[in-house]
Amino acid sequence: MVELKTEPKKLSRIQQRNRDLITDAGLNVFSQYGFRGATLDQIAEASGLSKPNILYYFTGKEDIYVTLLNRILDGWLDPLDELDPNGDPISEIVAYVERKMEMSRKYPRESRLFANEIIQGGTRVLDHIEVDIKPQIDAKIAVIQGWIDTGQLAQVDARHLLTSIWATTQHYADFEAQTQLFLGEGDRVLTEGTEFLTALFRKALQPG
Amino acid sequence: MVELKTEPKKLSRIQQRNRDLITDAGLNVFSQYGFRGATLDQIAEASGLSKPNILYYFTGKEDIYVTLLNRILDGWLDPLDELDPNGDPISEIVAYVERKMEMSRKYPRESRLFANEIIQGGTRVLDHIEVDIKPQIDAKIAVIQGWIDTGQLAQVDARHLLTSIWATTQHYADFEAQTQLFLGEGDRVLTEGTEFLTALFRKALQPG
DNA sequence: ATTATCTATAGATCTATAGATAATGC
DNA sequence: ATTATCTATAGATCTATAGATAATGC
Repeated sequence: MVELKTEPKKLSRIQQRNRDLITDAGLNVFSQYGFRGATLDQIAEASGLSKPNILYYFTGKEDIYVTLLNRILDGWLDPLDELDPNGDPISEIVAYVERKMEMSRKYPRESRLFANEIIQGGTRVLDHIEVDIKPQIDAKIAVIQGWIDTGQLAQVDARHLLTSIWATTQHYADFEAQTQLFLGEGDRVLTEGTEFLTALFRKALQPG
Repeated sequence: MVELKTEPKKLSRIQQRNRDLITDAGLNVFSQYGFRGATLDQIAEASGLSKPNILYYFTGKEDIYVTLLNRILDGWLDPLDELDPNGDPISEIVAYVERKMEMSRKYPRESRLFANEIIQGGTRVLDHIEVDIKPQIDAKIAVIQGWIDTGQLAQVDARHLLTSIWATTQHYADFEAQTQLFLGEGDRVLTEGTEFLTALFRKALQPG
């Protein structure tokens, strides 16, 4: 009975707390300035820990960033996972839009960090996405394509459909500074946006 | 006969050429790294000019950035300006979507620089947008609202409609690294995307 | 004993300027 | 004469490390 995997190190309470302080501060700083524009000074300031102390918990700036990215990518799939191949196609897609909007409401910093990373070329995530995430997305696209082929959804391009759902839902988190100016502030905007988008896709996807 | 405005300085050919080299290099660098993450070294390298020489033409990093931002913001309204209140509502909106997609195809760097700026808070543009751009956009929203009120378009929220058009069309430029992975490469993606989006909005906006 | 934190600082990178030199336009 | 460019460098900021000290868990 050989234990092949390395034991996941148990973290003490103080270790866990400080790592949390650092990643939370990193989330604030990286989501606003991107990897290149963020500094350890800002993260130290935001976390309340000293710079050397931060480097006691993480090997460097990139370590914090990659830790955050991986955590965010894992959460990216969750709303899509729930897409039920046996459900009603239009209801399933509308429910997915609602879950994505809920993500924008709950996790705007995560969405912005990811957006920053992709806009800036995505070199640190594309491999991970291609290997671990794309296959699962492709499987879901096949499900949607099946619905289209059997006439349960309008004849649309399934990949561009998914792209447009990502674009519209994440926009409310990523471009908040802009939506605030044109749409106003607060949760109301997200609620209105959800209503608008669900009606839009519901109508556009009606077959026939 | 007093000349109140300051004469717009005529630039010599070499001045014009070097300013162009610098702003083009700045467009490459700022669109990839954002203001904070970009450096004069990178702009110098990309432009082929020395760092001190760049500071002979611009007062500093921010001067280059703001010059670019203002130029980009001016071009942002052009596609919306052409929206004709007397045209067929659905055709007008579809044609606007097509013009915005054309912008994403022709000017992806400009789109990404702007996206970077907004994601990072937009502090350098929000005032300009609010004062000079929002009024014109509000006027166009009134036009769209008129079409909705007279039953020529489906009962949708005009502001969220415009937001969703921005989100979807700009996404193809801003998130190119991601679309490349899921949709493939090249102009074909933009052509398919335009077909998808025009069909989507055409159907969703059909009244009744 | 081990874990956590601090002071001090090395070495690299960044924005910007000073001041000298070269190129260009009358 | 004026415009354009270069060398050299100041002064700030950045990532990261070394080595000492303080706090904590058995």
